[in-house]
Amino acid sequence: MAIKTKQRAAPKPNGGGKDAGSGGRRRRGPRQDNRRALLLDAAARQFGGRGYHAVTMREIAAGADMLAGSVYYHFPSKDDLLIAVYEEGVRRLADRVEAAVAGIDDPWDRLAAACRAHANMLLDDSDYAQVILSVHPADVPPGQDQLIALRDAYEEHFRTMIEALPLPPGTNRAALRFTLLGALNWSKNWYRPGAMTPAQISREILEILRCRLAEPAAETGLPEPGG
Amino acid sequence: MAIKTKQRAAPKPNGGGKDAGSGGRRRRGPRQDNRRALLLDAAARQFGGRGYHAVTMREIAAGADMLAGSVYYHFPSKDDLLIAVYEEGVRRLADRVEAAVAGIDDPWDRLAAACRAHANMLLDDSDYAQVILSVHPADVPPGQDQLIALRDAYEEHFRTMIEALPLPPGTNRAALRFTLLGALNWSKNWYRPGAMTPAQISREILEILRCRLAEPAAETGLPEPGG
DNA sequence: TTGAATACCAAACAAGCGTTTGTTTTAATG
DNA sequence: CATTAAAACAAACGCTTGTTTGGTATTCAA
Repeated sequence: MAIKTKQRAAPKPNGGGKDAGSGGRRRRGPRQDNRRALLLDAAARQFGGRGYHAVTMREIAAGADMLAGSVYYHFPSKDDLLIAVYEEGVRRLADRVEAAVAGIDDPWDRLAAACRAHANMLLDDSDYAQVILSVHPADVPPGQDQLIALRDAYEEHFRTMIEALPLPPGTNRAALRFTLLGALNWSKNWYRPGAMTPAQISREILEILRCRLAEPAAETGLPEPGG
Repeated sequence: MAIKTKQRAAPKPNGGGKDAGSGGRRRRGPRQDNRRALLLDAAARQFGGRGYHAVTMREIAAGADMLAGSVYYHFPSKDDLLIAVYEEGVRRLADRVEAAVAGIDDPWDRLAAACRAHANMLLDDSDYAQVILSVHPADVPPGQDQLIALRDAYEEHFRTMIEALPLPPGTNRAALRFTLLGALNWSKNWYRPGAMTPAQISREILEILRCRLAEPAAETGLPEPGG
């Protein structure tokens, strides 16, 4: 860390409308060659792979072919940059999961599709997803509550899906949810690209949990409508 | 970080024997008021709670009522301090788990006892256990392989116990192990002291996994021979 | 009691940190 | 083309970092 002064709230060139508001000052939207997204990607890659405190602003900037100071045109601080990455990560996870379950009615098939999408994002595709898991919310004291709320909002999707499962009365659905998400998220610690695929991992885990709880009806064979 | 010079390999006052070896130099063992253990505890608390990079040598030293420079009498670098904490953490986890399963013969009861001991260490007792989970081995490049080997050695205990379970042929025991440990370890992310106890958490998780796999024989009621 | 090894302090060191500042380049607008 | 805001540079700022150094108590064996 460094200087404690926190005076100007950064340019914030991005902000919905492009009107000038009261005062008549001319405003212009972001340029076409805006590299904010590229910067966010670079930050996601570094944060996700090595954690918040291990990554420097200079490394992030270099990942987007910039200098450290230039980052502050887009984000007022390192904390805010992480929060932005985190928000984007939750958004992408949620979008992919929602897209994966769209059109599926059977509760177990819905959950299976969601788990596969989650595992795919986590293990293969996205640096953003890894940020959600490898960054401790306490790393950013001012934004701690915000990060926790974002993660909870995402997990709420799974709560809903597990709520919809036909289970024997008295089943501890909260424990089931924690077990499922814990097993999925922890797989990042032992996943190796050569061995099981993300789809196989999510299927195995769900298979282990499904057994005693499911109704005798539905079979496992759903037609794999994703990656 | 700072200076890259790595010349003297630190005093290392601790080292088994107290003989002088060849050369005739007089040696003495550690003093009675040696505070190395206290220092290790302080480091464990800080590393476990906030991660490696978020903790400074000055904070660790202050936790043991020392100054930063004094730490270097006991440990040659911050990296080595973490490795020492990690080793101690694995040792404590392994000891507690071995003590918990001692005298239990039934494979499922053994696993249940081990899980309860693991959860107790993780969620309540030990700062050392949290280090194993909250510190990314990649945080310490020179000691990365060592940390991974230590963690693997601990998980080997669970591999053995799961190997001994009477399960239907063809059961994916590796997936079962990963699911179990993942769910247990992830519980640190949602555990709140008011709600479920560590013992309840470990029992619920194991209960969910046990269902389809167990032989019809043994019941859940084991006499709770631990904490 | 002496003397050497242990254990720590106090103060500094250079490097790296997040951030700020003033200026320059670039793209879009009229 | 002239103007203006957007976007980035270049260079520093003050502070913190892990680590080093020389000195000083404290302990323990002889």
